[in-house]
Amino acid sequence: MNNIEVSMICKALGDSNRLQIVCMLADGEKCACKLLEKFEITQPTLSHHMKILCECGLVEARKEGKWSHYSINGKTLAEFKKFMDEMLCGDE
Amino acid sequence: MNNIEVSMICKALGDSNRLQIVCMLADGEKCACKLLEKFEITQPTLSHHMKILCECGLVEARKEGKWSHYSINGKTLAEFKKFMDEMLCGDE
DNA sequence: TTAATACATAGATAATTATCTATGTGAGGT
DNA sequence: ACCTCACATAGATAATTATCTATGTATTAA
Repeated sequence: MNNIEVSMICKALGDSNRLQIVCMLADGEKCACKLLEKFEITQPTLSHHMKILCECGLVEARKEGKWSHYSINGKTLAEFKKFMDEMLCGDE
Repeated sequence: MNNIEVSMICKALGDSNRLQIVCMLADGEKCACKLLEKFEITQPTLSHHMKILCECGLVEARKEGKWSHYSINGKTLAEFKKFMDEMLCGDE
């Protein structure tokens, strides 16, 4: 994972709504409508946030009938954490 | 460290120039003029980026004569990594 | 087939941000 | 005192982004 990919993930997490969404997904897969209940934003705005989270690779979407289920992409997450750890463990 | 503080740090790292700067600082304290050499940006732009990195708490500034030396704030970094780990270790 | 539900997309807009040029500030050197 | 160097601040601008309303698209139910 390179600098650009990592900064895209950071940018995605740099919105407190999206960070909160990722917190919720870390607990397990969630349906978009479930996520929407927890925020004071409109459905298109949530859809926009989910797109950004998916485009940076951190979140995956799964369609099932009318519903969209979102979950953390473990592979991307692992690479992201690895990058952060390798970059940031040399100080103190 | 709360959601807002974490998202501020992520936002700061969500610019690839700033992420690169933090990578460089992870290796040890650097002078602003040393950082500037590595980027194709003007001095005021670097100054702007450093301000954002300082304001989110991730970076500290130390003045010494004419020079400004920047370094990673280990305490903030540790809290940030702790938040990330606690949030994101429950999956996969 | 008609209607309703769940979600995405399009387009507009206001706010934020990244970058620049110009200028200010403070420390050292001559 | 003057100049230079290292950096910050001010102000402008173009690009990006967060959010909305309106509308489109599947899918399911009646």
